[in-house]
Amino acid sequence: MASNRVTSHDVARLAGVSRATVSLVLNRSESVTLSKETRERVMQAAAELGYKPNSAGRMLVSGLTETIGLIVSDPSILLVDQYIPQVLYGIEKANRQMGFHVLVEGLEAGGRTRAYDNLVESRRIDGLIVVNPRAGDRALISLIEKDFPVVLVGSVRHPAEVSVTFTTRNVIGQAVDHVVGLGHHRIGAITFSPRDFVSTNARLTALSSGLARHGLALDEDAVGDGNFSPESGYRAAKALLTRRPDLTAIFAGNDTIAIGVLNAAHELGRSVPADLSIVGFDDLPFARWLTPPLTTIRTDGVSQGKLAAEMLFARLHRRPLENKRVRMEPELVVRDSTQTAPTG
Amino acid sequence: MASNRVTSHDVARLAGVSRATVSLVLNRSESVTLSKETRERVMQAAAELGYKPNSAGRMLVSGLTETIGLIVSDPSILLVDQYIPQVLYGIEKANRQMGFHVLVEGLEAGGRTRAYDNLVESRRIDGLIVVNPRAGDRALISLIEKDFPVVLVGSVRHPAEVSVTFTTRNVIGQAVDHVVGLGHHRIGAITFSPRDFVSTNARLTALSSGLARHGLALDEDAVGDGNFSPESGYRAAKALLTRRPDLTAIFAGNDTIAIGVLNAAHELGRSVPADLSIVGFDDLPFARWLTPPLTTIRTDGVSQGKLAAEMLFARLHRRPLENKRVRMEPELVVRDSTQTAPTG
DNA sequence: ATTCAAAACTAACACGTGTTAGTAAGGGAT
DNA sequence: ATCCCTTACTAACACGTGTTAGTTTTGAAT
Repeated sequence: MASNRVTSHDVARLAGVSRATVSLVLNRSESVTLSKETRERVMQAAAELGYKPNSAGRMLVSGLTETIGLIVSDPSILLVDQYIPQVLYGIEKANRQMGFHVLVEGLEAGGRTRAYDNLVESRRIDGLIVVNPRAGDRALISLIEKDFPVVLVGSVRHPAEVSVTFTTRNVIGQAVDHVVGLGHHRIGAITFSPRDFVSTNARLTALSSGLARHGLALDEDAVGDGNFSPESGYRAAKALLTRRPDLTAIFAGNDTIAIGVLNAAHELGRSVPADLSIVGFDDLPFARWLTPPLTTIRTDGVSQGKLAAEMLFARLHRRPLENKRVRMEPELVVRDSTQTAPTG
Repeated sequence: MASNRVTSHDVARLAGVSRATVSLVLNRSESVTLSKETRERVMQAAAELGYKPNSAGRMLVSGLTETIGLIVSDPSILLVDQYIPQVLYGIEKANRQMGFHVLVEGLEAGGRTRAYDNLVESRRIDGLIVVNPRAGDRALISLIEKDFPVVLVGSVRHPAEVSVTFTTRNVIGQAVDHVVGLGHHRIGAITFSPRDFVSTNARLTALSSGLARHGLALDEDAVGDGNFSPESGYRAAKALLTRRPDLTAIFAGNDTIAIGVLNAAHELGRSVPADLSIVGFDDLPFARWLTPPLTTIRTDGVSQGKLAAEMLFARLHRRPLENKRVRMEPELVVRDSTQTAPTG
């Protein structure tokens, strides 16, 4: 274990050159001219010894870690919702292709904000991606204002933020057109998170203004609050459908919540989609396999993660960003959970 | 960004002591005696400047990184199955509590095995957790044989491995008793992965011997091969139920596959559980919300991850392991997807 | 033979930390 | 006065790397 630690010194000795030469050869430095045969002798020696530069030594002198931090707010969401893993995959893959490493850290709700300092101040990472940032996160905002390379998957609505989000106005408008076109006019919603989440807020606003275009309103008592898990969606939907039995369609905050809504409807003896139409959000892998297959709005978490990573690389290489706030356009996917409104 | 880099030298100057003293105070070294007031003066200076030791410097001299590597085989499974995120959460949380960091790396199937070397040889990590290791992974086995601190979430069936897995014989036996007790005797299975996965192999073997206890056999043509996604389960189940329409119960390799089986049954006009009983595996969060709620076998991914992390810490601290191969006992959860076998 | 320029390489520093060997001061005992 | 032991601290090394300023060698031109 501690046995095979080969240093550039060993390579130098085997190749019969100085340690400096080894470093120059291996880092392909063009500013200094080296003979072809010396280059080859060094490469050969390095290969023979299986030399891998010690990252700590390298980090110390270069100041670069080739590592990014990935902070996940409320990591327990990982347990119930399948969206974040998609983002994670996109981020990890992009980093792998760039030869970068990913340091994952969970930021428990209400936990210490030292997570940022520990990573940033101790120079463990070159940049940071924050998934699901909370709008009120002071430590994060301070980092953004210091111009540390941060990219958000989500938004804190700060003028200087660099972020990847989804536009919702357009696609939710389309979804509303679709549902209203089926004859529904008493429409409710279940959120997937507290209202102070930027995306939940945006989805509700888009829903409201979409309905307004048809002369309809989103009544406050037609909105129930979910909290990430299927169970929370179930409870909120049961309360909502009891309070407002006249509703014929429900927009779920996301697909995970939609599972709960589906169950609540069944339990109240309302069949989907005959008695109640449901629209999800995200188009997670299971959405098309629900009974009935879910009409939903497809966001592409993998691309979102990949894009966030690429934007971070651009910042790290001091390449200018054409757009500091990229907004992806989701797509309405109509399946069987939405159908003509029941008559009467 | 490069502005606020405070070194121990700065702290020393402000406190009016040498850099060595700063290091001794901050690392609570007991071997050297320091006056109470010097200690306080240094602590105060460090706090005032917001000093955070540079991790690279520390790593270089101590040889320790306070970081573990987390390698996920076939990371694309993250996209379709919700089990790995549970494990990930458990691992990350345990590390956070120990003040450790987690470096996540995906190991694409058939990809270069350099992933291990890059992390291990470059001394970026102190230890490694591998999730879903492939039995034939030479690079991994070589690491285990070198006695590098590795803990597996899964198994490669190597005598020297340290791993956390689940026993299946017992609980699958119970599940078989349950299903056979309901009058089923033509029983099939859909795997969740290729057969050379250790856990898939184990589950099939346990199923076979469970059936044998009741004088039943698991026919080879009663087994279909899934491949992680709901879709693969759907396709395999459709083929299986077409080939063997006499089957009245199916053991799905896991809950994700069970979703596909459920859909295949519906599409073939067989209602669940009246015409076909289904047993899942894992008890993922959505399992109880399927239609019908899924009878399944509860494994606890979070605990599995947590345990793996704790075993790795034990190795890193050279504490002896009471048990190198921990096997957790899953639990049968009976819901509505299993019911009395149809008559005739 | 001498000069000069390019080519090929290396000595030496810097990065920031943890730790060991060693120095200086204080004070009590002989 | 000398010795010695404890207390309080620091000088100096080591970790392994990237890079710059500088040195030696080569080879051709004068």
